[in-house]
Amino acid sequence: TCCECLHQRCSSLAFPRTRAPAPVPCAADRDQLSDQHLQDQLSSQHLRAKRARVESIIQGMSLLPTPQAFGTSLEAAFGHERERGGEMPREFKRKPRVPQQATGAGRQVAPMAGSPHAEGCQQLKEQLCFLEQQLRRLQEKFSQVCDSGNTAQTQEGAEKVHPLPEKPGDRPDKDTPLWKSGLPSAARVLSQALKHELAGVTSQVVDSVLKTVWPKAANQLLQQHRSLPVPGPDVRREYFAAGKCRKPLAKPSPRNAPGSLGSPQAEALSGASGKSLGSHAGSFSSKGVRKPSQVPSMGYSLVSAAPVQDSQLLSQLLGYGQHSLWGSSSCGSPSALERGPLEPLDLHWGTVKLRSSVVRQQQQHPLPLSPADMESLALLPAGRDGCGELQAAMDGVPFTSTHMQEALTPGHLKKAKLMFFFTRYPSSTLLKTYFLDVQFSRCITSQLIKWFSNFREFYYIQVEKFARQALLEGVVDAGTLRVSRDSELFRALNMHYNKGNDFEVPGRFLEVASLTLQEFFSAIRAGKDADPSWKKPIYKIISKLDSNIPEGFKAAGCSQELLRS
DNA sequence: TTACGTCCTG
DNA sequence: CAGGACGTAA
Repeated sequence: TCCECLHQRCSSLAFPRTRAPAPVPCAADRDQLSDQHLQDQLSSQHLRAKRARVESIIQGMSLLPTPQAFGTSLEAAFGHERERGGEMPREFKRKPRVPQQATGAGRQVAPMAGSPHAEGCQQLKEQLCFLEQQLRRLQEKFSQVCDSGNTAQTQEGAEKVHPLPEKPGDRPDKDTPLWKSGLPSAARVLSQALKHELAGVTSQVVDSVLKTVWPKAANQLLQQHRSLPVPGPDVRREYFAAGKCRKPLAKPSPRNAPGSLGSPQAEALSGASGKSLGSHAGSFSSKGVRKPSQVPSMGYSLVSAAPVQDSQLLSQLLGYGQHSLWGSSSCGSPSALERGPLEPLDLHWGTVKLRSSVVRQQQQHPLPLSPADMESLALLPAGRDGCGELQAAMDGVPFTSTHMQEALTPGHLKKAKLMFFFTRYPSSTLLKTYFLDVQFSRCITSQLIKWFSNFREFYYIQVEKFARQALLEGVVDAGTLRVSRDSELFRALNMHYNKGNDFEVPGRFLEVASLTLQEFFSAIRAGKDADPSWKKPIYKIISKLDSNIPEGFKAAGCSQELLRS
């Protein structure tokens, strides 16, 4: 469960072949590295087994890439591997990868914007795209292997009773000996070729990255990383030049510009505290309960470039992922329910970032986003912090988009509005903890505060309006004034803060609104509105009714996801 | 001063 | 929703 352990596991598994002893570590990193080495030793056996499975999974995937055949090929791959006794060919063990990889500082090579040569960048970009695809497949497979691995772990004690990890029913190919016997030899040939291909591409890309970026940026970044979490001026310039510095609420622009890589700040943060902001498991993939007539006004995609085939492959994996993620209210893919017990840990780091694209592809199960859902999000393990390498790679490609924002986006606005259902008077510190993907500045802070001020203004105006209306309608008992989900006041408020109705307004908000309405009603009836500051006492009351905001709102990417729903 | 909030306006 | 004026508390 500890991040370090996960880190080790991830880094080892993510690059089963390309990983090698860190070459010529700088003095500062030596301790770290030896630690890692030690841990590697300790878990080498387990890792080897997993590594072997990853290998074979890749083979199986390449052999039978269609989703239908995927499951069987996976099983076949496992079976195959067992037949081979887990002995892995060594000839693909590659030499030094990016040195920082082992230190968890792999992100430092991410800002390829540091390369001044556009041509090289373009080339690099393409290569990275390809590598990214490979990585994604690896991630998918890894989360699966992780799953089975953990299952195996938890059953270690019971393994004497069940010596065979696989359940009999899970092997559709069990009764097809012909096919099965024919596979290994063919598979071996194919696997050799595929491994060679993959390894070659990987190393090629790594080499390019190193060649292009390393000499200039890497050294510099390395120093900065050790001294100050402040990006150098040139890096900063590139960073901004990549189009990340746009006017708040300006016309939304695709935020996946090739240059918009992991922000230096995020790097520093994740590097220093081990807390990756970019990998929280929050995914607001809900399509909501929007009425058919309502059409999303801003359909621009953040992940539209996601390859279809990946999504197809992923859909199988994500089926139960969704189910687990969204708890009772979810409706993951039907086949998912029989997948058996699943440890939540296994799902997320690899799939979360891709889930949105899959959900977009599928979009057959609208998921109303209720507060309970948000709470269930909160129960998810925090970001897959440790997986520095993959995360860095993922952050470096156009498909992923979880970076620090230096401007508030429409997505943030929407999120803020939903947060208003829980808190009317958020402090700046609270806001900072709930907009983790925002780089707070004085300007940003005051803008957020201004937003909530505007929200309050609208809220109080509406309530006052309805209070006066109730008074005119002859309501006598303030206690009878209640805001229900079908009252006009609620409709007005919901329209304002929850346009599209894709969030289930918490009941607590109804109580607060009811109380506000009653207070206004009583005050007006008592003629207090003659006093210029008659609302102040009411404000004071309401300001004490803030409730806790579900942790799910902290999830990175939630702002972006919200925008889409 | 700074930070935060309200009120008013467009 | 943003900008600005203004009040108030640290």
